Amino acid sequence: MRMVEGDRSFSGLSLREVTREAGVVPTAFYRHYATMEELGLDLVAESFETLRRMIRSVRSEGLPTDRIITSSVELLVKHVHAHRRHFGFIARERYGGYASLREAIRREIRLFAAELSTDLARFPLLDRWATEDLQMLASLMVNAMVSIAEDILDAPQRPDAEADIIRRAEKQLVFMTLGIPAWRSQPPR
Amino acid sequence: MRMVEGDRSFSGLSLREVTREAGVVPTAFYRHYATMEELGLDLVAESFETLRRMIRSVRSEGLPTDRIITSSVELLVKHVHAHRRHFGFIARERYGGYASLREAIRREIRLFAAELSTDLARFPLLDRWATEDLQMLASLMVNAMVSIAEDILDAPQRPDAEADIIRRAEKQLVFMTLGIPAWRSQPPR
DNA sequence: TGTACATCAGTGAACGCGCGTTCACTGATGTAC
DNA sequence: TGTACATCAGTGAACGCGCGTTCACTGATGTAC
Repeated sequence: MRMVEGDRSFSGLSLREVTREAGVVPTAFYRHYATMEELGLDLVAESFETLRRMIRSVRSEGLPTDRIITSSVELLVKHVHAHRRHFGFIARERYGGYASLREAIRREIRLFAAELSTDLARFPLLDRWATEDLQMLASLMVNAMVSIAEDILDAPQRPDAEADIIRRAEKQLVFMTLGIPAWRSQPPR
Repeated sequence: MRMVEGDRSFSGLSLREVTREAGVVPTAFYRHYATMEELGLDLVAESFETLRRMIRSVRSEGLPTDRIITSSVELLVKHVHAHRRHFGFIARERYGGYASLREAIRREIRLFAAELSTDLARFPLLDRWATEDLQMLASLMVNAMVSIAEDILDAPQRPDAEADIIRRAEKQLVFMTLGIPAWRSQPPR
């Protein structure tokens, strides 16, 4: 008994399946990668590249402050749908499969949190926060976004299930902003 | 090229590896399970059973309110270390491998969130929150706990890396509680 | 414009291996009378 | 206390299959002169 299509993790994928899918003989694989692991690392880079491109465009456009949360969530959901295969791949390999892929993914996610924390530093109230606290908040938000993406991916494709996820996600992000004025951060010295 | 020991996901594990590890002939497997998937579901149940037992004991003891966060995090970390294999298995199968396992894991996690939200309802300030909002908060906290567990699992085994994770986790949970008084929840009708 | 050569993606046969699963079996332990 | 039988975990040989990787190869495209 072997697993069915959508369920497959990358590390359960064989070199021969890849080449078969590509309409090419198995040995042709070696013209491009020495191992499947190399292919995987390439896919990680590619997946995050598209994501990064989206975020960069959002950042340069500049969302209206009062709609930041809803707009961001909406964008993320749209992006997850547009790049289902990439997001699914990332979700599956985040804790499974090859150690090198896991590390690459963690590194990328940490990078997002770092970028977000410099973005956050520009907001009033947050501009006096200690770096460590900004990172804490950023990683909280990134975690929330990651888990939204994963929920969207795994949700049955019915629109109402998805609407629930989105509503909960927005609530969670709004809720987080409420803690901000109450937080006593050590100002940076 | 095949993956090394710790990296293996359950779905990449062969029936023959399992029986070899068990010191038994491959065909003996069928005396216990019809498929590897069945074994996996059994492992999911077993893993959550130990976790549930821990949580139940915490709940009956009753932590001192002012130390709830630090004590809970400490307990979780201790538990993750004590049951590394179980937690690793859960983390890896949460989004990889068999659909049935993923569903079973999601169900268990959702159950935790539901239980937590009834616990939360007993706190002052939260006792007037709408159910949906309690669920929002509970799932935020469960998510945080899940990601702490995953970080601990994946962290290099140096104690200072772990201390960082713990400190960040505690900050995040404290931060969440700060949003509570500011949240305007629809009271249940 | 024509020729010689390098590059490089893809081919196809072959290999040894671990896999899941079948089948008929063994032999220890428990149960009925 | 002894005998007959059922249960059931584990055995061992055998199967056909897909796998990763090797090797020598082909043939199209680009480059130098």
